[in-house]
Amino acid sequence: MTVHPDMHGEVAGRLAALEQRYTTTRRAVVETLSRAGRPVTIPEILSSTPLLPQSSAYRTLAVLIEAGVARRVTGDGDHGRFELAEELSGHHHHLVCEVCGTVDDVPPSTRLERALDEAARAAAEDQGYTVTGHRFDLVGRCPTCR
Amino acid sequence: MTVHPDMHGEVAGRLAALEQRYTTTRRAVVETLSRAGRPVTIPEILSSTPLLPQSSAYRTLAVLIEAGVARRVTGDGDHGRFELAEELSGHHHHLVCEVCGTVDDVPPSTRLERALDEAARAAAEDQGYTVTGHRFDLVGRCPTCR
DNA sequence: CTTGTAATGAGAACAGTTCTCGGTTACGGT
DNA sequence: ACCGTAACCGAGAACTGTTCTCATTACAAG
Repeated sequence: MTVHPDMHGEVAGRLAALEQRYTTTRRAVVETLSRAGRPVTIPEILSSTPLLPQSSAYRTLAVLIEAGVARRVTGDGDHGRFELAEELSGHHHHLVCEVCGTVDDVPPSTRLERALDEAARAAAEDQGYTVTGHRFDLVGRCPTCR
Repeated sequence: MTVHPDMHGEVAGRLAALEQRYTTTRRAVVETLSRAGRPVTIPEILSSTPLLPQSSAYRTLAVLIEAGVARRVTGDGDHGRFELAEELSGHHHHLVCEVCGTVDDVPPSTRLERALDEAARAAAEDQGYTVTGHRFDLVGRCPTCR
């Protein structure tokens, strides 16, 4: 799932730009996000990162988000979900299971992207918005819940 | 914003199917959702529906969602947002302001819908999902926040 | 090694949402 | 119209995901 050739170096740089260190804890969280390859919740991060206190997980993610390393994904369930920024993981969309709430990544197609961009421009101009990005989620049932 | 010819009748029917009544309070909330024409938060619902207690607003929305009359929209801000089900309001997408969090409705184009459906099918089948719908949100800045 | 500053961990605090419960209202049968 | 039953409502307590506080620890620079 690693798209960026030197992920940790890039992360370190972005943190350094804010005068923040790339510590063991932060590296572990980035490692977890990278390995997951899909948006994960705090409980998931905690269970796959031993000895990580909950408060540190939240704080670390806040720092990573501020540094542009991670971002929060709006999900349906009780917990928020987090993933690496697209500069690190590559642009993609999400498959959301409407039963269990799990979210998987799915690569975009150029044809789809073109249609999305076009729609964005047209729709936005009508209502005076400046469009900076988009979210496209497919909703359905995952193999397990089907 | 009313797409369905007999909205209140339809709502009453869906509630009746669950042996629930279409009371004044519920009618008022449906009226508010319909008039808003965009996903609204609980505070917004309360301020445009005088004498509605907060607890009733939450409970009413839970009932309406269970009856398939309303649905919860995943937003970025602190508060959840609610809108009428698409069977009542028509299929549409959202313009999300990344500054103030406001969400506006935007009508879909047939060209875009076709591209989305096609992409949905292809992408989902790869991962064993059954796709039942999609969400397409445009993120940007509204006229006020720009 | 010393020192200053950032980072950490545990728990308190906070906010949105849900639940509880007594009282009220509305529908269905007689 | 009356009554009984069940749904509904309002106020506030309770719950839960997230954020904040602060004393302590670890790190980088000199």
